[in-house]
Amino acid sequence: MSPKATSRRAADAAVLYELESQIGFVLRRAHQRHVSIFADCMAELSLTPQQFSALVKIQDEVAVSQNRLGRLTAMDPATILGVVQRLIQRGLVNRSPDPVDPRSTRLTLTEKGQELVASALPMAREATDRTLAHLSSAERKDLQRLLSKLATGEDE
Amino acid sequence: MSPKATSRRAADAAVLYELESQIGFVLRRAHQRHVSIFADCMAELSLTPQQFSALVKIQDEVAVSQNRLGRLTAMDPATILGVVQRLIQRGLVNRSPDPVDPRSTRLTLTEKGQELVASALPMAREATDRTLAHLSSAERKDLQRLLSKLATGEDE
DNA sequence: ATGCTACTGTTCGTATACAAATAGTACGTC
DNA sequence: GACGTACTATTTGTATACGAACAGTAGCAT
Repeated sequence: MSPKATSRRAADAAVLYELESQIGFVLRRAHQRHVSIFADCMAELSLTPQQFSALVKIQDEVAVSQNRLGRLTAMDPATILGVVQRLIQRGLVNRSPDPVDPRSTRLTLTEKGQELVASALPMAREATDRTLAHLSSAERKDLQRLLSKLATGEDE
Repeated sequence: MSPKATSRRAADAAVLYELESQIGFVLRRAHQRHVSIFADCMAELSLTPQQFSALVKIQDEVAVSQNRLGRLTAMDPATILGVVQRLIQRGLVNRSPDPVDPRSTRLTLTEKGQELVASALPMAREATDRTLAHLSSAERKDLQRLLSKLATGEDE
């Protein structure tokens, strides 16, 4: 049986469209695999990539509003809301009213949150390493650059 | 203010961890942007990338079981279930019992489904094009190759 | 025939992701 | 000082994504 026979069939009439080579499909699968690896590396602490991102950014900023945290971590207001709620519920994040703007909330890390971020950092690095395991140093730089261009929609 | 002053702050004690340069973060943002573009291109037909993928694969295979469709489109059984249910509800997909294996279901495209795939194809191509707009032909090939390696976790 | 293993689809619970709409408040202009 | 615009967080609804557990059945070994 020729490869042609297996790859065509009923699609003969239609224009050829190979799902596996579409950028969206490969992007989704690559992301899925990374999330799976991340969950594996972070199993002990049970943090999702989004939760970890939020914790890291709160640490960087010391104190942030919820919406700003969402912008820093690429999550819309409705999404970051849920993420933050779960972090507060686990006692990792503290929420207090903003002293100047009553609309805004002030998010900070609890002591437990700071400790957890510290112990999570090496695990996050391991997730990155395992995701990129089969890529050379040059390939990693290329991928980083190309994905950044894709993500921003700009030229660099 | 030096760039150092803005990039450190309270993270002084901790090891430096730049979220924006982590592969998982960039991967997520790139995927988000593509999904957004796809939704934009497909607004008229209101198909998600996953729904479109499923339709294309059913067309390729003429008839598939639900779980196999999930494997072809990189969705686990619980996820593909919901996707297929919505496609059936919209009258795009037909479900019939498998003649040989009573556990299995036979999914096929309805006439409406076939027509919709045909008109959706150019829109999906446009989504791909717009996502990759800022990349040269060589860069697109590189990205495709690198993402494929990431997705499979293998060397090519 | 019996039994073991693997696979079918399904359900439940949790966690993103985002559009759309909401109430409340800041901030600028006039 | 009123006012429109923009921003704060929140709610609702829909759609993935997936671990875990489930009943039912196929297929194979004995």
